[in-house]
Amino acid sequence: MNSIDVALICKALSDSNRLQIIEMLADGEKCACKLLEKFAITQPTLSHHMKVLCECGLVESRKEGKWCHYSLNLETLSGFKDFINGLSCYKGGGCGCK
Amino acid sequence: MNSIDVALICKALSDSNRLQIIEMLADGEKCACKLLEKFAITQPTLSHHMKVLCECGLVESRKEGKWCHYSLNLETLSGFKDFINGLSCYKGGGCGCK
DNA sequence: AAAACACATTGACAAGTATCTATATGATGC
DNA sequence: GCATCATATAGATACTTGTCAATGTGTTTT
Repeated sequence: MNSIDVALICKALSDSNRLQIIEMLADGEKCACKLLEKFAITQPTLSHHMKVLCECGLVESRKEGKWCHYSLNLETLSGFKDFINGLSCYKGGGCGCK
Repeated sequence: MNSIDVALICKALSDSNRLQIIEMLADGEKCACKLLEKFAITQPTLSHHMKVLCECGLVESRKEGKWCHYSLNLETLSGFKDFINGLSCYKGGGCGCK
């Protein structure tokens, strides 16, 4: 996973509603109506947020009749975790400026 | 670290320039002039980005004469990693919708 | 003291975004 | 077929943001 993908995922997670949605999905697949219950937003706004989350690859949707079930894309999430964890904490170095 | 802090950090990382700055700082402390060399942005724009990164707690600045040295705040980074890694990948559950 | 340097702040602007209301789409049930 | 339900799309609006040119601030050097 490259920087551009990671930046896109971070942008998706930069909204507090979307971050909470991800936390709920981490607990298992949820349908849109269940998600909507938990937030003080309208249905079109939730639909917009889900689109953002799907487009960055973090969430997958599964249609079943009228209902739409959302779940985390484990592969993308894993790649994202690897990138973040790969940010080492090297304390030495310095820039060479006087 | 709570959701609001995490969303703020994600917002800071949602810009591709800022994400690359973080990657550079992961390699060790850098001064502003060294960072500026690597990007096709003006000095005020870099200064703006550094302010965003500092305000979310991910980066610390250290003034030394004319120069300003930036480095990762290991504590914040660690807390952020913990949150992201804590997003479990539970596959069961479901929402109870038909 | 004056000039040069490193960085921050201000103000402006174009582009993006979160949200809403209204409407469309597509599936289910009568 | 028609009404109903779940979700998506369209259009509008207020707000945020990334960027730059211009300027300010504090430090070093001459």
